[in-house]
Amino acid sequence: MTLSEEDYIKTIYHLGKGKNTSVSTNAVAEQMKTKPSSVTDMIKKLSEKGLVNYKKYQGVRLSESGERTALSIVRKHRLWEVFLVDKLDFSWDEVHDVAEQLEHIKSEKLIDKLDQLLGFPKVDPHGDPIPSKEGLFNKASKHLLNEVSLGTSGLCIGVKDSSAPFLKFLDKNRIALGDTIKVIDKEEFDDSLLIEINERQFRISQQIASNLFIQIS
Amino acid sequence: MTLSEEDYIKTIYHLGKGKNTSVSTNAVAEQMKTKPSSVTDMIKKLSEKGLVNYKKYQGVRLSESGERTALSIVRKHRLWEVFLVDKLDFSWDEVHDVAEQLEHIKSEKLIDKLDQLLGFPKVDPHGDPIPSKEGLFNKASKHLLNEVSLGTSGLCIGVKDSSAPFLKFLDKNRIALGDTIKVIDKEEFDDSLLIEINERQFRISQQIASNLFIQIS
DNA sequence: ACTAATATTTAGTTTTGTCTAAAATTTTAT
DNA sequence: ATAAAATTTTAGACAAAACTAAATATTAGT
Repeated sequence: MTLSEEDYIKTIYHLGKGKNTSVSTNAVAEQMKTKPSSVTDMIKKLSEKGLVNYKKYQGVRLSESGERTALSIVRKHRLWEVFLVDKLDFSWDEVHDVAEQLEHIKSEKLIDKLDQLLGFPKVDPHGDPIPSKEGLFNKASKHLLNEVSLGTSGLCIGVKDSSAPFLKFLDKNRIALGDTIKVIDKEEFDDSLLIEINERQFRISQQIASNLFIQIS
Repeated sequence: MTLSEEDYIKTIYHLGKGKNTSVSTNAVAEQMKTKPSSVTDMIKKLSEKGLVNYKKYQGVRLSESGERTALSIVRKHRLWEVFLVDKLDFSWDEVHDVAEQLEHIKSEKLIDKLDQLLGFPKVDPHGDPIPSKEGLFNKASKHLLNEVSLGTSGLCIGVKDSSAPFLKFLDKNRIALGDTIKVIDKEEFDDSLLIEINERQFRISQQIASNLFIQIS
């Protein structure tokens, strides 16, 4: 597998994940900041190698073996992210670019030993689950705060909107990464939430809640 | 810098190191398992970028800036080797191929933090010195046992000949990596050495001595 | 159902790094 | 000193992965 092939496989995986439809050429091109014609070329190649299923004008979908490949790349990416944060004191928002490079290193032993060094983590610093060697997830543990049920509590592990105004809001309201957040009440009328953080209870709008990720333990 | 350019720079560095002559096209080609014509092509490119000095038919030599580049790659390679051995329990002879990949990762912060995690090591697992961020070495501390002066003692850190018979010999004579070796006496007649390891003294031939590396502290 | 808009593919180039074969230069041996 | 051998460079071609422009297929709007 070349570097470029791996990047395509990963992109197709992320775009197709969850949904049960195939991924469009244009979507891949946009995501990878390349041209649709380049995508078509590469998809043909991946198709010949049996990594994707492809019919002209119908989009692509990962094959069994493509899926395995994708999961192995995701596993490497996320383990490296944990390494960067836990061992090298990177902050959770600095890790992506470096992990993007490290995920292409080829050595099974390296990944196994890294996994061990890190204590076999189940999620990465953004709360996304780390696939096992065999390609299995602990069921997804990362949720938007507005989507969890009443009474749920979990660790605040990330934001969807990382714009300055939103981060400033969080700061002002003393909501930080790593805090434990509990959903005390939901208001039907405006979908606002009553939450508890560090013994403090207060209300946040649906808009805020829909931009906060929590990891349910 | 592309991956390939980095590989050429590193090869030219290693072939030219020590000697004060320029490196031949053929030598680079052989080392890199490629053809001389490919080497010529790449050298031209590196020359245009100012990384090497090159005159047709006269071989190459790293420029000031090429040397800096090479040292930065060597630094990364050797730091990663220390990481693999110290943190991931690789053995000293398993690290090379993986480090060869890791040395191309681009992130200054990553290398600085890695250096810190490892406690700012001065030598890699083979006893080769690690250049500082500024490209300076602690003067070479790796020597062949037959080349050190009487009374010198140091850590056994590697072998030149790693063939099975030689390793078996070391095993039989209870010489292992990490042992402290002291040169007690030199015999003029056959250049054999009287050495001391763990309170034991015995004599080894010049041939054995010239295949053992020690690191002088 | 038909046309307009959008999405996708094809055909033909480009760039990077490699190769082979042939030409040019340098070195070695007599 | 000169011919033979070895080394190095040039010229031309190729594969991978990208691009542009043109052609083709699909989808959407009326």
